[in-house]
Amino acid sequence: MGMDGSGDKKIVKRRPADRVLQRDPERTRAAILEAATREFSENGMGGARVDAIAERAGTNKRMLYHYFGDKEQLYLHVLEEAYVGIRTAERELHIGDRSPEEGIAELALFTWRYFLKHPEFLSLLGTENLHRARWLRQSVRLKELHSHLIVELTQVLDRGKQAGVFIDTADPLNVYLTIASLGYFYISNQYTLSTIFGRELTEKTNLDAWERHIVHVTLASIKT
Amino acid sequence: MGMDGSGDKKIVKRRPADRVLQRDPERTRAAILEAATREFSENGMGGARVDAIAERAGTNKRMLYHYFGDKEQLYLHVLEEAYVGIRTAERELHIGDRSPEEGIAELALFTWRYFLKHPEFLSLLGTENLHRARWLRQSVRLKELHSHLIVELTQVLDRGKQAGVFIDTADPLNVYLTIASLGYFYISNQYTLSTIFGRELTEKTNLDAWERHIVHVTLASIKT
DNA sequence: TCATCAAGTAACCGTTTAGTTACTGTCCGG
DNA sequence: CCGGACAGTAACTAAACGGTTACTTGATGA
Repeated sequence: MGMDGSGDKKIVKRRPADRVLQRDPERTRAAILEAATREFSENGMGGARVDAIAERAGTNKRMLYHYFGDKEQLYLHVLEEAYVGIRTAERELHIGDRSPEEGIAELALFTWRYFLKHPEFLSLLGTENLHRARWLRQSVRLKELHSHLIVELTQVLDRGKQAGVFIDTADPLNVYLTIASLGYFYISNQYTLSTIFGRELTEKTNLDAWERHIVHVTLASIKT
Repeated sequence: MGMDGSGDKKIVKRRPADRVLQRDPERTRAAILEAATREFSENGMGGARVDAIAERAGTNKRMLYHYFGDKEQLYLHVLEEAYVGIRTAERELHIGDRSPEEGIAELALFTWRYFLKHPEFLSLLGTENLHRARWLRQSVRLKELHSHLIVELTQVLDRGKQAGVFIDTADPLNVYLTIASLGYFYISNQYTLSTIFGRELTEKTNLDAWERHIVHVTLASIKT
């Protein structure tokens, strides 16, 4: 795309820059990444505008292409950063420190509250799944990131099984999918749900009730 | 957008049409709607292309704008039709015909299998929620469509409470949200989930296990 | 049989879009 | 103190986009 290299371009006089030069590569890079996170999560891959990202970041397209290559690579960076965010916070939980039941409850609470606090993460997941994980599959950074969660969850479930409080068929991935399902759907689909059922799902009382519901349902599904 | 009406347009000779004229308004309309459903569910609102819809429908843009006004109205039509589809099928269930427990199990099974058979519906919901129900809120057709579900579900739960098999605090909307959450997340997020956890969620054994899990979890959450 | 009107076609238009180029300002090692 | 590397700017471009116009074709009923 762009020039074909043929001669006689118009030479145009440029006015001196209005804005003060930042000259702070780290800050500019971070600003672009944050602006891109907002733009992609609000508009999806097809709806996001490169110009809008540059403007939101207080810079211009040139810098965006300079630091991230193109729109798709920038999107992948945003997605990777979002996954790193939740998995890093998750690691600090140490769900094996208390009783198995408390550990599972803790993971459920954490996941729900993280989703509630970071709706842009859910939105990015939705966009990525719309495109059948096209970009995530290309990611080289995200192979070892998620195994920690499953390992730790397996340990907690095994301890619960040995103590006789969890059923033997309890599967770690299924437990996590249960927790994530109940949180994801409630938050990401709140707009259509509130519209068609006429109940404001984001009211504090409803949010608190659903939080208790998630913990209750998750434990009920694996308890003996 | 488009012309401003100023004079002297170029008059161009047109070749006779290559394709045989269909001259079947019903068929053309339906073809556009189906093509639009696929295009919007595969690419979202921002990623869908009007040209692509016309081509997929075997017609051209003129007809699309003739029947549906513009891209946004066409999208709303697609969304409304999708909602009518699931709610219509749901009505034929008659979940009150058997025991309360069987009724809830039946609704859970139906919802799961409908989601599995119509991933394009889930995709459209995702797109609509990305835009905070911007178009659904404008819909005049979809006010009374969903109340039937809640009414019937309330009756089944009440019968179960009187029979002493369901807890008194069981809430009809929460029961439906539980069922829908577990089905929606598993299917719509299958691509990222399979990628990061390395388990193929669409394998028959996994699908069957999750189906049983949904029924089990839903009943476990409301049984005394 | 022919006027009329809806169905259908393809070129066209103005705007937007991702991506590029030509150029300027600033810092820092030699 | 100077020259090259890099941060930063804004105008620019080809292509794609949603939407419109000018025109053709076919069916129908007076």
